[in-house]
Amino acid sequence: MYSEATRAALLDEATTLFAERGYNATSLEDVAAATQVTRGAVYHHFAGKLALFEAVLVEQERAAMAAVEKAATASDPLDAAIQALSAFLDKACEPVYSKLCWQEAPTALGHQRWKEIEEHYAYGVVERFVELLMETGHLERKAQETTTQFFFWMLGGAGLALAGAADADKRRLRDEWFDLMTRSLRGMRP
Amino acid sequence: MYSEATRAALLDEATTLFAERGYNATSLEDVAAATQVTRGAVYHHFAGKLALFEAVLVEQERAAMAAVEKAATASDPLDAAIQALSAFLDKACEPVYSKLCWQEAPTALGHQRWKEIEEHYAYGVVERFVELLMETGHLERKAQETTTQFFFWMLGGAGLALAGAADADKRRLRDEWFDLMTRSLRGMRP
DNA sequence: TTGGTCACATACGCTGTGTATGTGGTTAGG
DNA sequence: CCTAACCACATACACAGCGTATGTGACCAA
Repeated sequence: MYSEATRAALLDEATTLFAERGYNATSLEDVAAATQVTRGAVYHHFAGKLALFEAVLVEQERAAMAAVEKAATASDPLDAAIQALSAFLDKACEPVYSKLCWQEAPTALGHQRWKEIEEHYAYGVVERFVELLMETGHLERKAQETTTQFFFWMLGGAGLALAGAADADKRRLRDEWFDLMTRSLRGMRP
Repeated sequence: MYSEATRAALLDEATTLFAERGYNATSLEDVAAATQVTRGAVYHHFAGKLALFEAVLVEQERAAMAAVEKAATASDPLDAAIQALSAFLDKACEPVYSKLCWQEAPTALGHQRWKEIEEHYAYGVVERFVELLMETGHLERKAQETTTQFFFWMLGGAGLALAGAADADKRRLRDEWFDLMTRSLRGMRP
């Protein structure tokens, strides 16, 4: 069964190329060549360039959110949220993840489709935490949707900032973002 | 002197089309046809598709930031910042501005070039306000760069949220974002 | 009146996507 | 064990859209 291996190899090479050169600057020919197959193989496994990118993206999101959920072990919702935040910032320090999910994804898919996918992953996770924090009185119970968008978007800003930063700065920037977000959270207590 | 008029008409039609259909879905043929000229005219006035979009974008940014600066009349830095914020949110309620500057621009130009342009406009304005607020003790004086990015990004989130919202919800969402941002600012006092 | 320039139009080549069809190897059925 | 079907991929072609090179009429300028 060569099929699965080829598909996995295509996904892998596509992940690297999309992250390195960006979506537009990467042709399916490039991906095929890197995998040592032809474009025919790509179209056999994926409906098109967009579908290939979506597959790459979904895998990144899935892995990242799994890491986040795994980290949030505390029983206190606020502690759990902070653990999750911390885990996310760690993830965001990996340039491939940040670049693909926060830079390339909106570019490639258009904002509409991008947000649809996010609903199932990052955005959905933020949504659950915000809800929990409101229920337990750590956040004022109002404008829930907007509050979720607010924090979701902050995470994206942090992700992008970390994605673009030099390795030497990452630790410091990570901590600065962490501090800003927790402070901002504090400003929103009832 | 037809030249200036043609250029202005091209810019105008391009603004509409890029905002309505997005950058990728708008061909230069579309823009030329809408202006009732040929693609030749487009290439006479602009170096290419990207240059045309940049011209459209810069005009939007210029107008928006002019409106923001004009609104910030208070002598107290915090009051002025809040006036500026309020003016920005008003601007963001205009779908053409929000869509072009916050959705299409990163898509079209790539993140790198987009941020370069923003430095001169929105980001630059936020930077000055943050600096002022830190100098006058309204914001804790640390992580200035990250704090700027934080607020800049927050404004982007608000812009996008408002860009995508139904007209009926805009007023409410505008106020919710305003509230969240001022609260978040409060959490960052020394 | 003629040479030059400006403001476009026309024509062509190239890249990249998607699709339709071809092909070798493997497997299932008689 | 032979053949027919199918799977996994390759090849070939059509077409859109960008950019560029060249053509053209109008309008001066000497």
